[in-house]
Amino acid sequence: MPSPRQSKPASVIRSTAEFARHVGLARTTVSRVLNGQPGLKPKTIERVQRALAETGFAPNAHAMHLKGKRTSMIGICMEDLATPPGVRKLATLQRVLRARGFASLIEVAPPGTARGVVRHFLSLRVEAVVFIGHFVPEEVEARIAELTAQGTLHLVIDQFGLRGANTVSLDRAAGMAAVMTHLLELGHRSFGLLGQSKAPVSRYDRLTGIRSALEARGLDFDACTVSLDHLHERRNDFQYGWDLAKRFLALPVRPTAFVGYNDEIAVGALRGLQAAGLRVPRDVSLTGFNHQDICLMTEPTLTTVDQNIETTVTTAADWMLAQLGQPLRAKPFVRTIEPRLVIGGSTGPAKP
Amino acid sequence: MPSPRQSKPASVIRSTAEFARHVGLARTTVSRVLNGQPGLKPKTIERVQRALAETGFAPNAHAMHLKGKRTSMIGICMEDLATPPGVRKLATLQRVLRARGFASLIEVAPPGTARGVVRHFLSLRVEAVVFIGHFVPEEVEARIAELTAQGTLHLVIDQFGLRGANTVSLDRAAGMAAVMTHLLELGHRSFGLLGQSKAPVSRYDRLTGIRSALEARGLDFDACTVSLDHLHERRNDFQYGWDLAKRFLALPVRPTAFVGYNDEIAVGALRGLQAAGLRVPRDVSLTGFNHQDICLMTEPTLTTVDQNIETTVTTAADWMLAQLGQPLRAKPFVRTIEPRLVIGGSTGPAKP
DNA sequence: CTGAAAGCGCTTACAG
DNA sequence: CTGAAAGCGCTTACAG
Repeated sequence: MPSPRQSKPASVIRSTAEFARHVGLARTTVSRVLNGQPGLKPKTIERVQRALAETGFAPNAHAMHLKGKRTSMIGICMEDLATPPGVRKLATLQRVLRARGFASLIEVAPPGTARGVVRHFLSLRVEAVVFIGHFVPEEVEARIAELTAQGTLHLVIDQFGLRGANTVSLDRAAGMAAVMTHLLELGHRSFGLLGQSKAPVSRYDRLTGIRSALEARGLDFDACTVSLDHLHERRNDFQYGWDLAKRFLALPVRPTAFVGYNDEIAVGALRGLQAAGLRVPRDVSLTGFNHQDICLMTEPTLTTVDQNIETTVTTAADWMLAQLGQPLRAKPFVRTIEPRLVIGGSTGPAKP
Repeated sequence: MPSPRQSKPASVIRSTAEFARHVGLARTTVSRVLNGQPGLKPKTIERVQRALAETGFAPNAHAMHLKGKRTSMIGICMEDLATPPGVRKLATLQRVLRARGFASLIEVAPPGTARGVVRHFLSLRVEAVVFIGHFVPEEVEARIAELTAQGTLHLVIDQFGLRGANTVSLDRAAGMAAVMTHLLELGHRSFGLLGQSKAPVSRYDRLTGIRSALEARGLDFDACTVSLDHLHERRNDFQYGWDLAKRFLALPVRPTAFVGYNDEIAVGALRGLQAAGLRVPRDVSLTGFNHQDICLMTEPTLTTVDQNIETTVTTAADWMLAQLGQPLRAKPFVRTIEPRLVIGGSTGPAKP
């Protein structure tokens, strides 16, 4: 008759000391096996491995790190988890890091909270901190200064123009220039800009690309474009696009093409235009930006710009992981990624 | 003339010992301030706080945890980061945990990798592990057994029916029953099921709800429903919905209502139906599930079911955080969340 | 292979 | 308030 005691689960092992006692080996030996050091009998290794599997013992990572072992953790500071392109970047980065043996510590930092997030990352001795999204510039710049002062590597994905920041960012100007060139080739000469009104802060901004594409053809920006952004507060992008489209329909002279800041605005505008009886692209053309899934769900499908997220993230990860263990560079690393125009059904020849 | 040395950044402080030396206090005193212990002069506290801000010193969390301080980390194991409802759950959970002082360690676990993920969480001594999404049942059950054996709390969000699992899950049966009742009240008696063919594994599955709503009216499930799921391999849900819709149009007798497994399938079907010249809801009605943003972007908007994600996640977080520090319960905690029918423009009276 | 020992950066009594 | 000391769970020489 088996003793009832034996059927109880083995009491949880919490340290290599207990574990070594359990296997009947010295702590030192166990540690060697765990760290894959040479000069051990195959039998010993197997014995430890089996006991490891049986007991489920997981050595305390905190103690390992205390003894100088790298944490293999990367802090990822997200603007939010609400925008699909941002989430896709996160998902891709997490996957790449995991494949290289790094864990992702993910925090979302609403304005004003980045300081606490970064402090937490620092206290956990992450090997680098990645920022994904668009933050208050002064706030990230201050965080980057702190990280650098502490000797911790950082990288910013997709916010261009931060002082002292290592940056991998989409060349949005090139994306918009491609959109504009496409529309210009279709004969369009008057453009309704949807949600593009913010002054460009860098040469990689959307507006810079719109301007340069027009100027390359000798066209005047102010004469060719109309923006009604000021008439509506920017809310949910979809509704915003819808409202803007309606406003444009009330104008005496209507642009032949509408250039959306992103896909949501474009889809909203599409719905607004169609609800008013306009046919896209026969009556007007329309473009988005980001190449999200929703671009395929509309009728017609949306002409848009793909961010090449895979390239962005692998470029970022490759550089970052190569930097680990090396001293911080004085000169920021800055790389821009080329976008790709995706032509859908929403753009066609300008109506004469 | 200031010495050039002075303008250099202060060398990085890496321990409370160095920091205490820097401030001119004992290590013990610094530790007391850092931990907010009583019996300290206000002046001392201020002195430490200021030096903390100036130097940017962040005490080593690993050492703190080694000394028994809780890690305040929760491991979150995601099925993927590709489905919007899953990401929304993650975002909500992360926000709630953060507000309560917990950090989120997020990992994505494709099939076959959950073991490594959980081991990593265990080695970092997380206080609990949350699974979000749908996993291979045997795999999660094994992980849950391991966690329980190690005395670590777990919680599964949205996968019902796992043995021994603490679970907070949407009552999808109730959601589908609400959809069906809505359609039945509109006079529909024949239903095309889109992507619903998997046998129900629990009484909270969609199919269970469809069946029960029909039976409550004395209608026979097999006589009232048609499924063509077997004709297409399930790929991208959008295209799948489109393909299924096309297949239904080839039938001699067409259902008057289509019930989608999720919003993507429904939107795809909507586009497929409309492309074939059908009007929704005049000719046919159509419903989705999940109440994602895309439901508002179609014409007409989609009737769908809201998951009440906020309720799900706060229920989960509240229970979980209340359990911390208490011994693991033998009896699993199981809670279902009631969904909410959202009536859009895609459902209307059955065509006689 | 074993065992005793030192030390990583903290916290926490304990005696001044 | 200070200072010396022990100990958390590891790793790593070092001497057997």
